[in-house]
Amino acid sequence: MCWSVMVQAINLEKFEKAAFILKTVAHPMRLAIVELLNANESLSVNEICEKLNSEQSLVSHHLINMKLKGILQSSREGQFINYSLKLKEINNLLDCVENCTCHF
Amino acid sequence: MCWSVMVQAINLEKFEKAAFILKTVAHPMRLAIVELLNANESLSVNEICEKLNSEQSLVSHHLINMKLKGILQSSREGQFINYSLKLKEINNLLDCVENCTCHF
DNA sequence: TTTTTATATGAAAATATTGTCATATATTTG
DNA sequence: CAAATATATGACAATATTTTCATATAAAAA
Repeated sequence: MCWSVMVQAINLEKFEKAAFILKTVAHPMRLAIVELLNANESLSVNEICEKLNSEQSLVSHHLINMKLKGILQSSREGQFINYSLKLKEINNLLDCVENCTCHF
Repeated sequence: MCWSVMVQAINLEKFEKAAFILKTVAHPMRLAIVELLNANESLSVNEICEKLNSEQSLVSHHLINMKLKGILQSSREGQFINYSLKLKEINNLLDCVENCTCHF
């Protein structure tokens, strides 16, 4: 390959982390959960289910997903497990998207 | 149903638009394209392919996808088709994510 | 007008995400 | 301890996204 004329290629790896976070959050129910936990400091799984009017199992899957990916954290309080935002910066992101959506 | 004690359910529809945009952008190659078009005003498909070191067909699919969803726009200039950012606000979004990723 | 270059398209395969269901585990209560 | 409540888990089906490949179209050049 002739390196002298090769265009400096952009490294996609650089964008993998960002895409990873965006993907984790790019889902209506997960966005709603983030907003709930932004407004509420911490909520139990059932409280979230009720507020979202959704099945326990599905909500649980989403919560655990976001926890694994570092966006949420949880702590047991007796019978209950309370989830809260770990990556608070995620909120700025939501504000940004809302700025975008208004153009549609 | 007893409305008096019902928890006010959050409407997931509210989050569908935001999720839609986030999903469109939540992919390493598409993020890279957005960054390229932020730095370059407009680029032809081949220029993008070279900079990303990726196949024409794949890049084209992604470009068209983002165009359909209102994030990019394109215009023909003879043989070439130049793509540019339509939804400029998408950049704020990238900045936000970068803020988030540094915690990982 | 044939060839070359640039881009798009569409089908199909590969892969990943989402939702559902049945069930497991842990805690509290009776 | 048995029953009830809260949550997690795992397999599977349903669905969506991503990639590849072959080919089509359009413009420019020979």
